[in-house]
Amino acid sequence: MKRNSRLSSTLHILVHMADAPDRALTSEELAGFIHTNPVVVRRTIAGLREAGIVTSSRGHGGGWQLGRAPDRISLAEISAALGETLLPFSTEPESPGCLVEQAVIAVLDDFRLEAERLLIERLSHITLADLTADFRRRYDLIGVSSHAV
Amino acid sequence: MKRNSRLSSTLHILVHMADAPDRALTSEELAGFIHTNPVVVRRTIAGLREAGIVTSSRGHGGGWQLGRAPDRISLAEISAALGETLLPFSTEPESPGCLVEQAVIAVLDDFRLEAERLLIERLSHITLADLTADFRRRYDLIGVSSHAV
DNA sequence: GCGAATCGTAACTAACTAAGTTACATGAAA
DNA sequence: TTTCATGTAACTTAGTTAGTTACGATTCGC
Repeated sequence: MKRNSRLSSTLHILVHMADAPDRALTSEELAGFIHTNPVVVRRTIAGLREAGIVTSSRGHGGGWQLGRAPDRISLAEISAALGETLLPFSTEPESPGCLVEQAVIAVLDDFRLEAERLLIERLSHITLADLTADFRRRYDLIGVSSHAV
Repeated sequence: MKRNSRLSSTLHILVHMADAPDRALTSEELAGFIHTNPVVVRRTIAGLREAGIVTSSRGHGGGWQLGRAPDRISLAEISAALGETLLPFSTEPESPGCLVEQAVIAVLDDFRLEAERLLIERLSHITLADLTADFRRRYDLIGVSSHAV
């Protein structure tokens, strides 16, 4: 798994889970989809379990499943559950007392607040169901074109 | 300079430059403002010079000055000149041929395109002059309150 | 109950990124 | 010509995150 691809990798995993709703997928299987290690998968999606997006079960036949229907899981929730900010630029004071820095931070924090609101708003309108629908469309297209050849 | 604070540090530097329009500030001085090394400063704002946001002169009495009036320098330009994306999540394919991944990437890239457009639009309405105005307001407030004590 | 399968998690290692540093060539001014 | 400054390459250091190993806890099938 490359750097900064946790959101993309997690969505990849979740769509595979949505595509096999009748059984639990193991960390091993999920890791295969994104070419990484089962432990990395467990670590990455641990936060999704706490958010109710997925459930996990131990022991023989255990693994991971979606916690609710794909059309009730938004990318905004997934992103939040991953615990990463969309806008990672820092506004930590490094020169406390410098009025120039205070002005800069004030403006940047305002911008960040407004920007995050906008981004989350947009992500909340995209659901896992939209992703699976897009996947199935591609799948059907390939199927048709294979038949045509 | 902390990690992920290049935008904030650069703005800090630029406001100081706007506040001393009559003379060139050396990398050494600028480095002092953000508690780092002169070479780091030169490296960081090299891109701003190419964008015409600042000018640099060598030799005795040399240093850095704004390339044009603060009210004609927007945060959007500065951010772009720094060469960092505001939304650093990756959408590089890691499993070419996987239709699930293709669907995920397509949706994320759409989102990124729209999001970046929005962010840049907003940043283009904030200028260096706004930052210096905010700074001066704070400066005057402190002055008043010092007098009051 | 026993053994196999699976998650949960801690601890460690490896790889990567970005800042910090040193060094020196280039250029401009006194 | 000396001094002060940028430009830039090369290297070092620090911090972050993925990857790995190990092992305990839990669950199912037999």
